[in-house]
Amino acid sequence: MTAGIRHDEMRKRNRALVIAAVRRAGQPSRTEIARQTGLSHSTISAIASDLIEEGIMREVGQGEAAPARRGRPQVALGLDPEAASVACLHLSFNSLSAVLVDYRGRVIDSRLHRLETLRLSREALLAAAVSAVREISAGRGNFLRIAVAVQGITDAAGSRMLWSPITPHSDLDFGGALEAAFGVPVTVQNDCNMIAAALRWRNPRRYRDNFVAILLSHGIGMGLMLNGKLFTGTRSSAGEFGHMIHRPEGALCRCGKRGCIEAYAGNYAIWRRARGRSAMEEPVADVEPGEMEALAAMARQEEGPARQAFREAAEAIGYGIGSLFALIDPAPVAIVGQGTAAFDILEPEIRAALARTAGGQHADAISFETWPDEEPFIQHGCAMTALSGLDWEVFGPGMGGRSAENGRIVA
Amino acid sequence: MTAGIRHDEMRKRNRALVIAAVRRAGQPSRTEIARQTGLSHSTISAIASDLIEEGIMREVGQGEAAPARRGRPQVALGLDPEAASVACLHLSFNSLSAVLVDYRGRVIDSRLHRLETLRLSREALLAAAVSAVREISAGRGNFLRIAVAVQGITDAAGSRMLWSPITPHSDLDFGGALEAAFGVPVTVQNDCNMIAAALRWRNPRRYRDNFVAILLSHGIGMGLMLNGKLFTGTRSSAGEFGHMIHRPEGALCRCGKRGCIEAYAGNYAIWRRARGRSAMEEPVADVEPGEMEALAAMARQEEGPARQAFREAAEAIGYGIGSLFALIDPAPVAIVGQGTAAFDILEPEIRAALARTAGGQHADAISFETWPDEEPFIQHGCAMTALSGLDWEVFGPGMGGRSAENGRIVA
DNA sequence: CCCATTTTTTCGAGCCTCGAAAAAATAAAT
DNA sequence: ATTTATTTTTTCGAGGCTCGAAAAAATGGG
Repeated sequence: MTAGIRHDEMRKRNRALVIAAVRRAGQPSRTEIARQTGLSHSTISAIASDLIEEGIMREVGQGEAAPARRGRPQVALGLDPEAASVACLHLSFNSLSAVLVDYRGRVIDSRLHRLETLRLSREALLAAAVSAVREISAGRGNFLRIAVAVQGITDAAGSRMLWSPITPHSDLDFGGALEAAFGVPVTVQNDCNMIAAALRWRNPRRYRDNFVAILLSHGIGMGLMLNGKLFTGTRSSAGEFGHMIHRPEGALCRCGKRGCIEAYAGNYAIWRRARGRSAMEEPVADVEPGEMEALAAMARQEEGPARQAFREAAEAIGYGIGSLFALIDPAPVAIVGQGTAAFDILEPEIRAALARTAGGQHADAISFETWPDEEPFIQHGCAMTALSGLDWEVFGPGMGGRSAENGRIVA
Repeated sequence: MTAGIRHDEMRKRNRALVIAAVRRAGQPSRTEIARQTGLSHSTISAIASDLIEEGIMREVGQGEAAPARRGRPQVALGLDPEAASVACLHLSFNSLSAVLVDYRGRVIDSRLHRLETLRLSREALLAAAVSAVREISAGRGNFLRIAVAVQGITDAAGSRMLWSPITPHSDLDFGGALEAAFGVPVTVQNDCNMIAAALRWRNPRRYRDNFVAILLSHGIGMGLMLNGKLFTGTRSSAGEFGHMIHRPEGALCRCGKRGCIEAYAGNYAIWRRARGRSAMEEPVADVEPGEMEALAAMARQEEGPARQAFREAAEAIGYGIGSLFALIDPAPVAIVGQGTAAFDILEPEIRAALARTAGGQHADAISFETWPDEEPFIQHGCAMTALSGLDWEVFGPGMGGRSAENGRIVA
């Protein structure tokens, strides 16, 4: 049985709503916020004055380009950048990036660490994460939350990395380690989910309640937005599009199973096929982007194993999207990652395969949007997720009322 | 931007919550309701007295088995069965069932109509639905809502049947036709979603926020509960598990595409394979249950085409569940329908295939529950969905406040 | 017949949102 | 320079809602 709605919860939600509206709009007036949220002017006025008094928000002059209209000019509101900050980590193959973001969502500082993830011990990986956060946050006062994006499967609670291709170790408790070290809440999420979060943030018109973000890279990942919320499974992050079965008993996948989509469409799979290796050959750990470019060039030029490799990759993706649509039917598809560099070769075949599925009935009505670089999306999504969490948990309760002590800012 | 939460909405939700709690519990006391909903005793008392005054609820004596404890005895509350009623239709191959249900959720009357769905014109199908409702509701006062379950794809708005295997016509506006005829809200939904709704209602401990209900019958259907809500896609009901691709370019499916799971696991597919027909042969419209029983018996007895047919069916289902779990990872699986009669043959093969997928990592931890007859589930799910809709839309607003006129019962 | 116990109602306090009206702040008109 | 029109923001009172505490109700046990 769902729990009843209580009175204080209402304020909490509306406060978070106002904060989110301000972060999204940048420097909106109170009137603007009222229109965005559907709340009355009086309510906005009340909440805004609370937030200002608490030091979360402030008035920031006359707004960007005051259009010199008649009437009392709007006064622009902005989040106080120093109200808090959050640290974002992104762990992927041989790389760990750290970013510190202020309360408005602007990057304060960022660092990129190279490390040999495959060789590092379990403890060394956890330690690397801790020290990356320590370094980026050093001497910078109160950061109140950490968000970690990892290439791999996380648990549904958002605290552990259950499995990842970048390390032989499994079940790494990044959440626990970071929380112990810094005493702030930590979330650990799949990197593709962060891409989806970023898409929604950047273009809510197109990417709103239901859509998929597919990452084409060494492996194949997916972030799924359903009913306006990032989908995660019961036990794990799920969304393992790359490990849906394309051909039963088919090519060997990095995950150890056979016939996964990734075993045809991941960079390693394309490389393996184009180089004439056996589909049962153990996948290589990494393929240089330059190498993939070369294969794509070859495929563009003439019929041959390279072209065939891309064709089979596209077929796997197309059928996969078809199956996905049969199940889920989310309208727009965003495709991100290094693999999009060859999207000109892939797209016709993807569409052809899709058209052969029940899920792809209106294959030509489906539009793909592509971006080659996933990094900015992951970082952005991570930051926004962390800040939204802050809005709700820390700044939601406010200072009045019984839950005051939660909301106190240590500054 | 999400809309802000308003004040009247809070009451509306809590009212609906109380009504739902009463319908679920049967005859709870106010104290019981308070515990279930998490609301305070005072709130429950206030809401209950409103509901009683409005004639939606009533006190019904001392509860079922008053345990004769010390203290003031509880007074049991029950929904007034005559507060409203809803009509439920279920349209499937050659059959149309109609049920009238009272506000408590008890069946008042039910009828079963035989009709040749494949031959009926579009207008005749719509007319059949209208007259079935007219007949069952005749002289029975105010029924306030109609819920239709159909075997086939519906639109996301829940008003039209976009496609169905039971008729050559597409895009049938049952919602419009029934609404025009009776002037009450109508919802049209996929029958498998209704199965899922019923499972949640009957056993919320097991079937709560995330699970799948799979229907094995002439075709293969699925109902998906995600985050405690029935999943429907953006444009259609989605959930077409049977039309995920099992083998690209594989067997011919009823939907016209090739290689769908259904083209291996539907009754027609098993029959086709067992009888040694080509996998490209046009599917038959129906297979008698007796015939399927005979094939199952044959398969149990000896190696041969029948056993092979069931083996291939199980493989398709197993790989399909594997792909589904890779994406969605919902823990419990319920399997319903005539196809479960052969589940003893299917299960080992399903598990074996599932174990060969990444999604089925913990294949042996996954438990299946089966029921041969889907009808009661569909009916029950339909009724509960309709009643919940009523609770919210009609009885939610109450009589006080600005939205009073919506809530008036015509009785 | 009184006490212990449990359920239900009542009552006042404290929030919250809202609409209307007032106040504030400016551009345009005179 | 002053007035008027216009737009934004604040103020204020009304009306709701939930909650906790206390009171009232209803019964079994001693």
